Amino acid sequence: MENWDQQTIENFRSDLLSWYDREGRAHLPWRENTDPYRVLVSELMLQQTRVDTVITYFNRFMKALPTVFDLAKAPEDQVLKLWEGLGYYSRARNLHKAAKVVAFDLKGAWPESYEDLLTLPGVGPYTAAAVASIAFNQVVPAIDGNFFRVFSRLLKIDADIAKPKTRRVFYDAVAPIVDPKRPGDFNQAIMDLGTSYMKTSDPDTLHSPVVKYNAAYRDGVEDQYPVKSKKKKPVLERYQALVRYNEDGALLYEKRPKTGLLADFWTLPLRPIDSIEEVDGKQLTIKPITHVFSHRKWEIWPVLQEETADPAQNQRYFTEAEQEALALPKVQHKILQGLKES
DNA sequence: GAACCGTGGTT
DNA sequence: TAACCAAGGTT
Repeated sequence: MENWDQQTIENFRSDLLSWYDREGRAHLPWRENTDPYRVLVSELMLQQTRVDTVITYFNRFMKALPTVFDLAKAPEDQVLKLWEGLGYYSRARNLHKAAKVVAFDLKGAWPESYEDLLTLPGVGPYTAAAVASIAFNQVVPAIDGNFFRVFSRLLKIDADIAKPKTRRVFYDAVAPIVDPKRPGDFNQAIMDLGTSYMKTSDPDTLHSPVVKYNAAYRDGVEDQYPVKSKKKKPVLERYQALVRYNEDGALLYEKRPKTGLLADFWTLPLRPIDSIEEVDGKQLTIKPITHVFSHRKWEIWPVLQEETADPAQNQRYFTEAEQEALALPKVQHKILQGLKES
C-alpha cells in the first residue's frame, strides 16, 4: 500500500478539485443546491442504483414531495408509488421514517454530524458521510463503491472490498486525504472520477486528472484492483401464479408477508411448485415468466382458476383502475404483461 | 460476518 | 447467456 506525504496529499486535492470544477457533473439535479433533504433523497435512491435511472425518479419525487415535511406527512402508499420500479423498497420505507424523525421529532432541525445522521433509519456509514460532507461540510470520507475502486487503485490497497471490515482499512488510509475545506466536493469528485476515467471496466487511466498518483497504473497492475470476492448466484424457485377473476372482471391479489422479499406488496397468489410436472393443462403461457432478484430467480407459471370461495383474509380483488393506482413490484407487472399476451 | 434485499444495464 | 455491476443498509 502507498503512503502519501503531506505535500502529495495537498497536490492531489488541488488536482482533483480543479478537475471537478471544470468537468464534474454539476448538472445532476441533486447538485442544484445542498439542501439536506434533497441530498438525503438522492443518496437513498442512488444506493446500488445507476445515476441515469435515478434522475427521473428524483425529479418526480421532489416535485411531489418538495420538503421533508411533505414527505413526513405523505401516506406510505404515495411514497411507494413514487418509488415503484426502483427496487430495494425498504429504502423508501426507511426514507419515510427518517423524514418523520426529522420533521416531527426534531421539528425540522437536521442532525448535522456523521454520528447523528447514522441514527436515521436507512442511513449507514456511506450515506451518513455523504450527507454530512455535502450538506453540512463535515470532513469525512464517503466510502462507496467508487471510493473503494478509486483508492484501491491509487494506493494499491489489497483488502477485499466485499468484506465489511475492509471499510476500516480504507477509512484509515483516506481520512487524512479528504479536503478539509471542501469535503463534500472532494467526495463527489471521487464519485465522478470513479464513473469516468476510473470506471470499473475499460477505464481511461492515462488521461485521468490524477494519473500521476495512481500506483497500480504505474506498476502495470491496475486490472488487479479493486480486489473483490465473487457473489453467489441466485437460487431458482418455481411458482404457480393463481389467475382468478370475479364476476366484475377484477383480479385476485394476495398480500405478501410483512418481512422478507417484496415485503407487504400485492402480487397474484404465488404457490411453490417442486417440479415442472405439477403444472397442469390450465396454464396460460407457453413459457414461464422469469424474474431475477439479487439472490433468487423466480420462474412463474400463470394458471387460470375458477372463482370459488371468498377471498382469504390476505387476499383482495382489484379492478384495473385500482391496480394502476397500486405500487406493484416489477415481477407483478411482468405477470400482467404475460397474461395480456396470452 | 454472511445473508438478505430489486432492478436495469453491460460484458 | 450467464455473470457482473451500480452513490449500501439491515439483520
